[in-house]
Amino acid sequence: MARTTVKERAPRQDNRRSALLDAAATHFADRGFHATSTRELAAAVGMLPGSIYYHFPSKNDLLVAVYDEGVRRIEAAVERAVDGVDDPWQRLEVACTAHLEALLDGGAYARVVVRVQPEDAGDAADDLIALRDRYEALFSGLIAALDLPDVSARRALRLLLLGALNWVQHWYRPGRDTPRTIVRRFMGLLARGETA
Amino acid sequence: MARTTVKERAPRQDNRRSALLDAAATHFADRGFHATSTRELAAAVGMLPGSIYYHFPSKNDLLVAVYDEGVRRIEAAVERAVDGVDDPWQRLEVACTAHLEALLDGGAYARVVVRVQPEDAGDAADDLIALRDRYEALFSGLIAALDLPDVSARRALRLLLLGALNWVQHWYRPGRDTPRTIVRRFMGLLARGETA
DNA sequence: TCATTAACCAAACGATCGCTTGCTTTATAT
DNA sequence: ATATAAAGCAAGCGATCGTTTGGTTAATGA
Repeated sequence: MARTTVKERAPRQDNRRSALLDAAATHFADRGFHATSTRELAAAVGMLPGSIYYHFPSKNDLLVAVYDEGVRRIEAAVERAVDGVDDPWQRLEVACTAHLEALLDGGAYARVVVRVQPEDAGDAADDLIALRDRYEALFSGLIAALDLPDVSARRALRLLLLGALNWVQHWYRPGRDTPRTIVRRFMGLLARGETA
Repeated sequence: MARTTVKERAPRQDNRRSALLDAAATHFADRGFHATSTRELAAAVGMLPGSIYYHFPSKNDLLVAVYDEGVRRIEAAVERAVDGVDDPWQRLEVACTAHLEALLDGGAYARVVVRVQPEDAGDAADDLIALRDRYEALFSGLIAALDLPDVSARRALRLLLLGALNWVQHWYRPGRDTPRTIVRRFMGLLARGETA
């Protein structure tokens, strides 16, 4: 029964892994994964290109780390928003607002989740798909609580809403409509279950 | 009054410009603009990389040509679909179906319009934006015919629908729901004007 | 204090990128 | 039949790509 774990020291205070992650998030979100070079990222945090590989084994893995953090933040924002709200339609509306706020006013991490397509990650594409599915399951739960006629209506509502919300970043301009009013307008267009 | 036009010969029959355009459309649609190299395109049509530049001055211009053709095809499909239909909501529904069919079952040209972001084109980004706006204006016209309460409701409906439709390609699987039924389900979720 | 090691730097590797230049083939109009 | 130009080919340009390798520095735990 020999101990296989080696004694490891804690990360240092001047560790710039998180700064690198931030730079990757903003660049991937603003210009796309393939349009961002590792040298740009290194320059953004003031390190040399090769130094990235001390923190991440590849550019793909860096993307996965950013994507993971992005999903985590959206999930957290949505869960925090619905907490304490009872009415199912109200829960859905505040969830949509939180989703949209994370996408628009939130950091770059959330934007990466919507902008970067899983296949861009190459080998790690499945990881991104799994993360995205995990979040959409959270959304499915909120819709399952609604009294909709059948399962296909629930599915359609989920895809309609998520699609419309995720597309907002293509036309959103800060300072005009807020995420809150956008969601109110979208939800106002919906027939809330009283249709056949 | 000298004739400034030079006598030009017609294109040859073995011209492979259209084949090159097709290859660019499928590659840009399936793998993205930056993930596609000019060598891949050349290999797909059986020509050498440098030969591309006989037909197009740059990779960016090639994208603009594909994008332009994509917008043209979607516009044509939508205009053909609404032709002869009178009821405004019916016109909108068949337009959405045509839009979705062009995106999913249609060629790769239409998919490029939704997948590739204008900023990917570099200098020619404004060209792509102008093309996209032109199409959305067509859609705005269809929605203007509806009796919606105000201008913000019209705008919200346009953005909701186009967003949801354009997002479909992220989850669509051929052989399951058809574009027609997807649109019916989406439209079935909407309150058709009778709300405040 | 001092050995350890986290966190880089410095320099380059081969591969691939978009693109250019000069030459060749061949369909076409006359 | 022949001149002309369309539509490439052949070869390589300089730049940039993601990544590796070996050495350096300084924060940290004992």
